[in-house]
Amino acid sequence: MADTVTEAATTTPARAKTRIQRENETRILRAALEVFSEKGFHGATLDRIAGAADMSKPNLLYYFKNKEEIHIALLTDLLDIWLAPLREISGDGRPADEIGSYIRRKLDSSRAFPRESRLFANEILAGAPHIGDFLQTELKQLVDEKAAILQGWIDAGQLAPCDPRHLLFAIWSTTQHYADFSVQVRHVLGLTPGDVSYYDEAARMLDTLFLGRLVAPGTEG
Amino acid sequence: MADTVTEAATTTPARAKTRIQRENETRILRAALEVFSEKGFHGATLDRIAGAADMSKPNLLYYFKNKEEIHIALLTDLLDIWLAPLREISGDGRPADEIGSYIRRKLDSSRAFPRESRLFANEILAGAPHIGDFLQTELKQLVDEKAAILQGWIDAGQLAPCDPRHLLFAIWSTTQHYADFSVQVRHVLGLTPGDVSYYDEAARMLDTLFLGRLVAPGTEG
DNA sequence: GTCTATAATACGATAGAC
DNA sequence: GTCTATCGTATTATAGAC
Repeated sequence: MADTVTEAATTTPARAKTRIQRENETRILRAALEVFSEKGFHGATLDRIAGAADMSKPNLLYYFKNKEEIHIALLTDLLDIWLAPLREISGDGRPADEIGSYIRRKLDSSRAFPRESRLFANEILAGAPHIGDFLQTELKQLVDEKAAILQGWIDAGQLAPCDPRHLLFAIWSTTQHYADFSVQVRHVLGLTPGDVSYYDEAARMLDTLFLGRLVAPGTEG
Repeated sequence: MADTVTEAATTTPARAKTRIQRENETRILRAALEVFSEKGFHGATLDRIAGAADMSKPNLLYYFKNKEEIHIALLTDLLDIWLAPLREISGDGRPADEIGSYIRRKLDSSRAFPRESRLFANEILAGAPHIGDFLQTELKQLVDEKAAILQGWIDAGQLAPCDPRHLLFAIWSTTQHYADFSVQVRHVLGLTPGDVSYYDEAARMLDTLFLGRLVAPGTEG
């Protein structure tokens, strides 16, 4: 609550980091991501993070001044991962190609970075105390920009009339669901804990939904 | 972790409750829902819940023996709300009607019970420690049952070929997104904190996506 | 940079008067 | 049933030796 990611980024001292510093910070962040994404900010303890990083708690606090700073560092890294797929949408391509590849990128991102996705979900659910500014400025701006591209396709009759920002919401929610709600997905499908074999079928589903047509014509009533 | 909602339900003593008992339990549960859904299980404190219930902490613990019991009570109530829209899907109706009204019910549920939705999301994100059994048994069974109905429509050529369970995932994620990620939705749309005026546009988007066709024919590449 | 020891506090839960 | 007082513990963070 005290800091936001954008403020924190400018607080970093300008001193160059040694190899061992970078290695230890990486170890800490990797461990912290594991714990935060599984337990949430308040459910995570420094003890557990230190244990996962194979490091003493005071030593961990030598690298990050407190728990919140670790959390903010993770969120900062996260935002790039989160934005990357969206940035790539281009107005030069055809709607089906651009939307299809965006969905693929987002789904790949869920598969590759499920912990990051859950960390993000936890942060939003908590009211976005650290990334509220980011959402209102950087993300909003990028969404407006990409929504304009989608709107262009709508105006050209290539896309069904809709609020393009809500189309983005639909893509975000369906793709992130497979990372954030993976436990539910697995339980419902009857899969074992580590199994992520559902992603192929997920990709087919989303292709049908966003690029094809779900309900056959003539049966809509 | 210690108990699950199904076990807890059978632990309740058979003594009849007085009016003041029911009132106080209701006050506590209402306050706890507010706090748990906003802060998560570990972020919520008994102090805060007691404060929100306008009650002393020991008095609160007179009605619920510990923090976890309050949480489990909330989850138990929640599951009925969560399942109700799904139960109503009938094989007698037409695909577009049944799917369309299911989406409407789920979206209405997000609008009417955003705190319950966030409580559920928090629980799943945390690995479903209390409702894992429910997901694997009761929910899975209901999903299998409704998926069979959808599969029937697919076999009849009324619905595009897909794994019907993933179709349900898509409906869950898109509709729940408007409750669970409401902060992000509002920030991106430039709305003020309490504003939920986006639900009408959301309904139109989901109708287009699930019942219509997003990408115009002839432009898919 | 890393450790042991410990301070400081927040929090869940209980004791016991009324 | 409700309260004040408080216990016990978990947890964040620091002090200070090495």
